[in-house]
Amino acid sequence: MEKNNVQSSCTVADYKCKCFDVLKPSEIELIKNNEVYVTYKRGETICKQGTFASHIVIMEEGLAKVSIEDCNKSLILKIIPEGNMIGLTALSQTNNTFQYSASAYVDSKARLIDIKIFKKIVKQNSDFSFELLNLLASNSVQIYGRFFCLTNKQSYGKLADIILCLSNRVYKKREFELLLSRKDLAELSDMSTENVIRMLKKFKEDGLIEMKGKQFKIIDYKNLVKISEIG
Amino acid sequence: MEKNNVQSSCTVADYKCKCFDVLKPSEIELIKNNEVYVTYKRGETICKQGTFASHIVIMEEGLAKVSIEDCNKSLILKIIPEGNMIGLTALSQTNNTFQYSASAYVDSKARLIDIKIFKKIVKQNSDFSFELLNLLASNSVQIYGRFFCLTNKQSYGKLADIILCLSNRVYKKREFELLLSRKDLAELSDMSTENVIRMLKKFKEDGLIEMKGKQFKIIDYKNLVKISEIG
DNA sequence: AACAAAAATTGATGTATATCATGTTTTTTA
DNA sequence: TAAAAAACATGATATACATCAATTTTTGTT
Repeated sequence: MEKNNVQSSCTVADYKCKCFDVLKPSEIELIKNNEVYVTYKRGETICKQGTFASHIVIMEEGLAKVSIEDCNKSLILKIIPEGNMIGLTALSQTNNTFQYSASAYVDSKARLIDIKIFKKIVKQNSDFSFELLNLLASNSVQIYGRFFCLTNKQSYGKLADIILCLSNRVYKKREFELLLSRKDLAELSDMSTENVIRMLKKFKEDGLIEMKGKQFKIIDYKNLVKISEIG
Repeated sequence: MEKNNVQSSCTVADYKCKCFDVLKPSEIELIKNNEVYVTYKRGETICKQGTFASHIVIMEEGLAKVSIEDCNKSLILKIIPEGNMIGLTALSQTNNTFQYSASAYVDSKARLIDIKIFKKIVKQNSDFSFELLNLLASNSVQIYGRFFCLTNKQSYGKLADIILCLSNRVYKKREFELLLSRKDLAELSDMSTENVIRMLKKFKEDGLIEMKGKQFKIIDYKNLVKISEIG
């Protein structure tokens, strides 16, 4: 029997949006006149939940995290790599505020497009809105997967997920310099920092990974995948 | 200070989609020729995760639940009341399969529209696709809220959420006949059936609710809301 | 280089909640 | 209407993790 659908708590968007390819020259021009480029330092806020969404954000360089907050608690929804967008949910007429916060994981650069112009083009260009529809659908599915994992898997599996995600999607290598702190990993896998440390130690003892300072290496990829799947 | 954003694990869609209002007569005609109406008994599968998505489902009567599965585990994503759609994520070109399963909570009736026709109209009518974009965005935000609650709140708060949700969104009364079993409630609030029973007992002892058989009554609405908020 | 601040680590303790076991009540079915 | 099955209920037990406290290491700053 074939595997039905393997879920992962990884949410680095993998969908390449082709929406800008379908724009007419006049629309490209219109956007050009209504956009700005901004740089962000690691940790800086890109958008803040609850504030008015005056623009759509497109990550040009770097990496951002998107999270929702309530009182002192927070939850990372997804990680935004280069080429992906933040703030599409604010397109909804009923909600002109950001539904989540975003901040830079590393020094980053973003392109901000005026939301009114963006909306205007969405309304007039059905190819454009179709592409966005696809993007939003693909995003949703990915977050469903993360949702499933964080509520069903236990620490060992959740952390394996994140390690694999970083290796496959972000660094695209089996060996890499891990720029994220233990606290970042904890936030990503929705567990305590202490627990992350204990689990990493266990992974190391079990010969799944190697760590020297910030240098990170996946030794037993297959078993890591297995752990991620079992949970 | 104002409350920023109160999250709820409730996911009965509250967004009324006006997408069918923006169709041209010819498009309405086209859909009419490519749709069927189907009835489902309580518990029956409406769509199955992993199978080819040949249609978009619109709930005409009744109530459905949408969940994702992996091995023996499952997670309810949202509840679909009358007038809402299932299967929009299958619009994505890269994914022609259902990303989740749906089944009827009560005897229900649905309208099935051929996905090719649906897609065709999305591509040609930007008002239509804009409305769908809004719908998908609104759906996402709602699921984010549920995601947040199920990962952050504890049993007491999660169950309060579901009770309030049922009262406000489904039955639209403070007193109602609860058609869902304890097991259903457990699934909805992502906890064990035994725990639901214990928590309901506690709610009753604390004078928050009253229960006689299937008859359910919210006594102390304010405090229930408070519990839901605190977690 | 010296210091402060932050991050990483380790062990001990506490707790929310799942799981198991068993019994009772309600519903369904034959 | 009796029998079977499902739902409901409750107490006992187990456990995965969070939380707390204390120590060491790394990083950043003057």
